[in-house]
Amino acid sequence: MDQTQDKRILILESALELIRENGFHGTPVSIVAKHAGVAAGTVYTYFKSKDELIVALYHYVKAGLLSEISAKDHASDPFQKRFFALWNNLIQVYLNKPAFQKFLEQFISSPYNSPEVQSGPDPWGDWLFQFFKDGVDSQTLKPLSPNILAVMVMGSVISLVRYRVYFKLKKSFAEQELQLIPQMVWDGIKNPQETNL
Amino acid sequence: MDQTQDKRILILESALELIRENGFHGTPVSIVAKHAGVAAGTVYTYFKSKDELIVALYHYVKAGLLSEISAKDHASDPFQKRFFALWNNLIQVYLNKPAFQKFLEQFISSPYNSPEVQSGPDPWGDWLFQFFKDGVDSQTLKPLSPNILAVMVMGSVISLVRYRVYFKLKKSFAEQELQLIPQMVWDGIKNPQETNL
DNA sequence: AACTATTGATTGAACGTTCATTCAGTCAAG
DNA sequence: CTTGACTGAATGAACGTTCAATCAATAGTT
Repeated sequence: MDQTQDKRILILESALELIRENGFHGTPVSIVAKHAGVAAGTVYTYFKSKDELIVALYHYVKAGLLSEISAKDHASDPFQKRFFALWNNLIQVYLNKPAFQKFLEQFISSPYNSPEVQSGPDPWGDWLFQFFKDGVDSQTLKPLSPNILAVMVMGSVISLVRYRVYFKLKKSFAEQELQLIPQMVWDGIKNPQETNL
Repeated sequence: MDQTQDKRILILESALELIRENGFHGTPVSIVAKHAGVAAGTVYTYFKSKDELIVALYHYVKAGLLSEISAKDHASDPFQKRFFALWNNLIQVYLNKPAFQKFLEQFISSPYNSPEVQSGPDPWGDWLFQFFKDGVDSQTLKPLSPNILAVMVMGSVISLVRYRVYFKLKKSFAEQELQLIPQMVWDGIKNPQETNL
């Protein structure tokens, strides 16, 4: 709404950027504040503590992910098309906003990801569940729990992105070969009944 | 060798355990020392700094992973058998030693994982590469870069373990359904020429 | 219009704590 | 006696958080 909300977002974005580069430990509140153009004390008008800022950031990032991805999904398309679109959109989002991916990775495996956080609402997880449920219900995917399918697919996406982001330096392979990965994943999860469509 | 080496290992194991629970930020050197039964200063006889201790721990964990996994692999078995054995062994190791997985996740996405660390030697990565190269060479797997296949497979393993470790609380599915995941992965990477063996 | 009062956000210096690291002194083995 | 590991109190820097003081905007009064 007003500038008050702007400032909150400004602080979140600054924290996101700085944590991506320097980790939780390496980003003091004072620097986040300076980067956002406010005084250190101001951060505490919007967040009760550094911990709470970081948890808020987690929800902020997940909400961003959901809005970016769901906006580009067309539920009326055939599921196979939706799947490849989802894959490409995920790769795009993660590569365009490396901070999203780096922050999420850091957060998920950190002590900030407490049981309370984990058991809170998770619109992004719910959306993913529904997505794969659509695939199962339409008999395009193997008749498995949508959770399992989501695990499979997200695991491959994250792992691929991680590989490109962290290990780019070392081993490299042709960009075009990367295009084959979603096809492999698809081969793994598609319903064999429907193979010769 | 002597007690000197024992003490080094003791410090590494203590750090591993504590970092798993409390993260890098939450594990002061003094506590690591106490947990290992030595004085704070002693840590600095074995490691130049906390940073160096953490990097050493990274190599220690990867070496442990390599030795556990490679010992249980039989290069003379048919590749499909080797694949499912690898899968199960990875799951077992990660579930038996959650500290391995949690530490690796934290480390990889942290600023400790500097370019220097990334460009150093990586026996575990090399072993994985060779493993999948065997599959490609024997025409059991699709004719792709072993790196890509490794990414696919490790991504699914890590994602599955992460799911079980972090999200156990929330959504759960039948244990037996989990057994279907390696089959899906296998369906994705196997060479279709060989389908009807 | 001019002026004052009130409210609530904002500032940043100061506080107290925590922590990595050091080092002078102790100890044990050869 | 010598050597080198070991100890743990001491050091100093860094950081999260607080709060008295300032500022800006709006409302109220004449």
